[in-house]
Amino acid sequence: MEATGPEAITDGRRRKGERRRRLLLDAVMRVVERDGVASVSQRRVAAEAGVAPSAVTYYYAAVDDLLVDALTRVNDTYVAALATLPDGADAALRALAGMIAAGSGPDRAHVMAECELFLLAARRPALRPQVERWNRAVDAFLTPYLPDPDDRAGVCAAVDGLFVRACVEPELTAAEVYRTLSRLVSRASRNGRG
Amino acid sequence: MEATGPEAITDGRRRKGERRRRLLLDAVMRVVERDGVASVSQRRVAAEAGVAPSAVTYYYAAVDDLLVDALTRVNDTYVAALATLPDGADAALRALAGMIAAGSGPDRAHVMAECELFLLAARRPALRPQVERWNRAVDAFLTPYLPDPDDRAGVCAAVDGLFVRACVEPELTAAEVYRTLSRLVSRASRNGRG
DNA sequence: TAGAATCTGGTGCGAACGCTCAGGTTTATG
DNA sequence: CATAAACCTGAGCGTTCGCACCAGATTCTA
Repeated sequence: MEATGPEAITDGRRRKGERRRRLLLDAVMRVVERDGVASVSQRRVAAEAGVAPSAVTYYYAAVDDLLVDALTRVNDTYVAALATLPDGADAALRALAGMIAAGSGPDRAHVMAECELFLLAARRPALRPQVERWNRAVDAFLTPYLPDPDDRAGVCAAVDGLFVRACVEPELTAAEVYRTLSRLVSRASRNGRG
Repeated sequence: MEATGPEAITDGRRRKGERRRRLLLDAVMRVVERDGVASVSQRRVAAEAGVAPSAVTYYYAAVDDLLVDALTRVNDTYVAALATLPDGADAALRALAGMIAAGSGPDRAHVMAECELFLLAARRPALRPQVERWNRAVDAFLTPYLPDPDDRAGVCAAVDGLFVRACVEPELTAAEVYRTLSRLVSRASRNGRG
């Protein structure tokens, strides 16, 4: 489930299977991006991946498992991206704003996938650890700038809210997101110091 | 679409239709609450409402229209609730926190419906005005306590984020939400004055 | 009371769905 | 080379779906 470590797979059979799995997950993402999680079906994914429908069933017993795996991967990328943001409050916030506002740009569909994942987690316990992982990542990201956990709670919530808003309002720009974020952070921290 | 005013309908035929429509929308909400928006279908709604499937088609040409109408009504209630929150920053925030944390209580499913329908707006332009209406309502609610629009932007985002979080984390309490919110508001406003 | 508008429920078509399964192919291993 | 593991697929079963169609009941208007 988590990002698979670099334990090189020597068995060619398993390696092929792993490649295939990735192929399917990519197809899932394309379907999610184009038509939403609701229209993810084994047949559609199979068609998107150029594979027989039964191949999907072979790797994932149920469509649910497919979704869980796909969204886990999305979360992996976001968590990883959070960890590699530049240092320094301003630069970091600017980069984060860029990530969020991607929901209004070419990667809009991808951000929407992340949002849908979150909501899906409300109904699928299997996804909750992923959400918690995301929350921890955001919290950790903010810690250097906001030492007080209660301050971070508010800003974390705002980050989530901005993600959703970026999906719904395509005209939201990175600059606006940045301004909102920096206000939130600088005020809280300034107050924390004072 | 908007909350229908009190223009008394004299025509008994139309009145009956209106009653019927409400019946269907209530059924939609129950289905959404129980199984999510994804499993809203005319047949299911019809069964839930104890009505022939064709009745759904009669009132709503497509299932989409049904969902749009349902979200609109949910949003109506939330916007109305926002407008009637008690006066005074503390009491108002406490009440708002209660609304949000309902996502962890008995009304969890209902709050989830609101969240899902909001995300739906990202794909369905017909729903965007509703989201904007919600945003305006939250903004207006905060205005007395946060005169600066930029401050409100962050808190608004946090409110949305908290809604989603309440859905995903059932153990979130109203007290926690209140603490987060009041921190956010008081700090921003304190800074605004200084 | 006649006629128009509105409402209702039953039936059915074509499509998509999840999932199963028997059997075929490739790859690693002893 | 034999054996087994992993991979892959086409066919198909049973279900659900949206939507369309329509005959008849109900209700208002004139």
